[in-house]
Amino acid sequence: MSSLKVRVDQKKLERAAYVLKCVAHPVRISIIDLLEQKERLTVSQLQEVLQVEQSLLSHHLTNMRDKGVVETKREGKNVYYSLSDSAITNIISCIHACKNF
Amino acid sequence: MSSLKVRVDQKKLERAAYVLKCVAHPVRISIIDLLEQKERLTVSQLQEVLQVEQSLLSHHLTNMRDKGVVETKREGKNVYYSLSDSAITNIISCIHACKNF
DNA sequence: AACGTACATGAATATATGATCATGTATTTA
DNA sequence: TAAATACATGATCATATATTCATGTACGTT
Repeated sequence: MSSLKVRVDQKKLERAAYVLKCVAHPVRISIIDLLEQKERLTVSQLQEVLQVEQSLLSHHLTNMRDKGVVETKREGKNVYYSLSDSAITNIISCIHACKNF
Repeated sequence: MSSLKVRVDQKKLERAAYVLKCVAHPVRISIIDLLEQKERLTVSQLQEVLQVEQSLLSHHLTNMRDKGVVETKREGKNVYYSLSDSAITNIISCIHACKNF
């Protein structure tokens, strides 16, 4: 038999699945899309555009932060969110490119 | 306020989340990775490499098929699986590229 | 026609995730 | 210092997903 093997090691696989799972949600994709357009945004700004409940948005953001997708910085009353790794945004490009979507 | 908007329409967002959710699993990422290397593979071949229970693999494959990620073709006793959209494979490239993974 | 191989399906269960509500904390402003 | 603004957290509940086990179906072979 040919030497067919999974080219991604187990740890990387799990990490990838973990992060992708976090990307795989309409609201969170939207957040990524917005943060691609504007480097940093406050929760209020995101909320205004996305029109979702404050606590729900906060849960999503905490989730994304825990998984290393976004980073935060408090400035006064506001907390600014930004993408922590630009490669994540490539996934959005994939979404645009993939004709199945 | 600036005209910040989500650039992906709702339908596409949901479709994207739906498909990404399907990608976001170690076994399924592995399947995609294998099908990138070999255009078509039978369930048995996948099973041999992946070392997962037959029915579990079958459930995963059915899942992926339902979501349009893979396609199938029966040939005698065997069912061949292949990727239905090469853009999906870009996601794997992203995984490789993303230093966070 | 009976058997083996290859794969699919359905039920059951455990666990994860998403959404909502109520409440808590940090910071600025009156 | 009391109130307002901006955001986070925890509990709860509904739903989705992952896994296993038992069984079913399709095709080929004897």
